[in-house]
Amino acid sequence: MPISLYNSLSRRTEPFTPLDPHRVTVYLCGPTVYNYVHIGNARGPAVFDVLVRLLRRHYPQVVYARNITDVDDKINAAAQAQGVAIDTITEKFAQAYREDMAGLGIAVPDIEPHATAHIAPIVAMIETLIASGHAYAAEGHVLFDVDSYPAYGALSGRDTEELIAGARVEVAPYKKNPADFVLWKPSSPELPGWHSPWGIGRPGWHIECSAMSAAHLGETIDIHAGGIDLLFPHHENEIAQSTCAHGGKVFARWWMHNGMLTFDGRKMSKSLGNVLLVHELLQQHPPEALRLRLLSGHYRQPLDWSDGAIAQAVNTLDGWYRVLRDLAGIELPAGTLPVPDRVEAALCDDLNTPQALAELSQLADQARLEGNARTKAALLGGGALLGLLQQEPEAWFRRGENGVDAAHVEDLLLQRRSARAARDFARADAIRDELTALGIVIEDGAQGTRWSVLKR
RNA sequence: GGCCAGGUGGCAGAGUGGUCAUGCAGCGGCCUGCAAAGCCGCGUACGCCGGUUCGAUUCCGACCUUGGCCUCCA
Repeated sequence: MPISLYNSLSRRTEPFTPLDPHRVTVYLCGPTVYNYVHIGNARGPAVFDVLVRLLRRHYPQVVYARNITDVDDKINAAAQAQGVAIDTITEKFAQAYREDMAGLGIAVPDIEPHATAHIAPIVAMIETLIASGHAYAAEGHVLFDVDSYPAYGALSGRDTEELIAGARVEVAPYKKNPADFVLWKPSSPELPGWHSPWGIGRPGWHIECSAMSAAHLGETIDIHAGGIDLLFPHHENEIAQSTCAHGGKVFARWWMHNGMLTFDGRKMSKSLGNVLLVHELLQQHPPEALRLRLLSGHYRQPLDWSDGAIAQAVNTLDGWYRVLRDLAGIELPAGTLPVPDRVEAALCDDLNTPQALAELSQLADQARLEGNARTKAALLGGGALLGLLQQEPEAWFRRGENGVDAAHVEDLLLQRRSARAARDFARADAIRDELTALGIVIEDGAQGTRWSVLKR
């Protein structure tokens, strides 16, 4: 089944064809590790996780890189504010990031390059740019010469004239063109710095991604992804640097951008202060419901975050897991689960996860109705491609049963069973009330009474 | 000011020139000792105004409106 993906560069959906079908390359701009990430930061990793899962079904090898930016002025500021070493900050939050992503069911990327481990290739790339007339050194800085690259602005659809007119930044006096951006900047002794032909300094943000991408994936990659807010200037600058450093070779063949996650109708961002940390949300809600919510809108659309939306996701998962719980006794043949065509077709159509989820609902209906191995496998297989429905149904229904004494619950249920058998319904209902007070929901079924922990 | 996306039923959220999205919630019925779950049924949604068309939520234009980028940002 062919995959079509929207390409921000051409502004249209195009059939996806990798440069080398034996090695598909994907790069996602990762976090700058100076704090816990918020749920908006997780949207890209979540949707492109599904993309990578899809690609792996189609191609024998997919190399997926998601970087860690561990040199940055915000990191320096955080370290200084807390009076600790830079490494303390970056290691702590890089690890927190990995845990948060794992909590959301996001698979570990093949490569997780760190910027500080790539200073040599960064310096080499800058030297190449200077040698070829695309960059210049000035007052300890090295700047990219935007005028040397006529195609600058092609991705974001703006020209340098407008940029200057609309610029809200003070223009450094050493810049030839106000739109020129920093490749290398000088470091004072208290800041992290590396020796370079331009003195002790550190790399600018944009060049890191260009260098790491080339180091691990090659000069031309298939897909470069990130949030729409990175389209300009970050991705525009990456294109300029990489293309000029690589003799005009195409840098990324597909550019994919996820829409922003909003909260109270505004983009969730640290500067606005309207953030919800993944770290905390994972404690407050079933992680799978967070993932479902992140996938419930098309990746290019804005997605609003709210408690109500999480509650809906929890209810939806309740329904799906209920079906799987009813089918717990049905054995599936060993081996990988089949992926239903309709789910795959939805994802092949520019990663239409809402459509895929609609299909999953249909599959759940079928499984509930037919209750056989085929329909159960289809539901689980479709879920697997989306990274959903992979836990035991009982685990879902008894999540967070902290404080719940399972033996006590079973004992009460036994008593209630006796009461019902004796048609003492008042007693039976009293026991049910007692269980409700404990946060236990029960259901009488053909095979006996089931219990679940009330959703937290 | 420039560039770019949106505005779909109570909520979430796809999609399409003319038959159905889907889910959550709600309502009615069946079932159940009662619940819950399940099953059956229900709701004349496509910002506004024009235009094209036999027919537009879907195409075109204007307008209103929300948001993103132009500065760090997923």
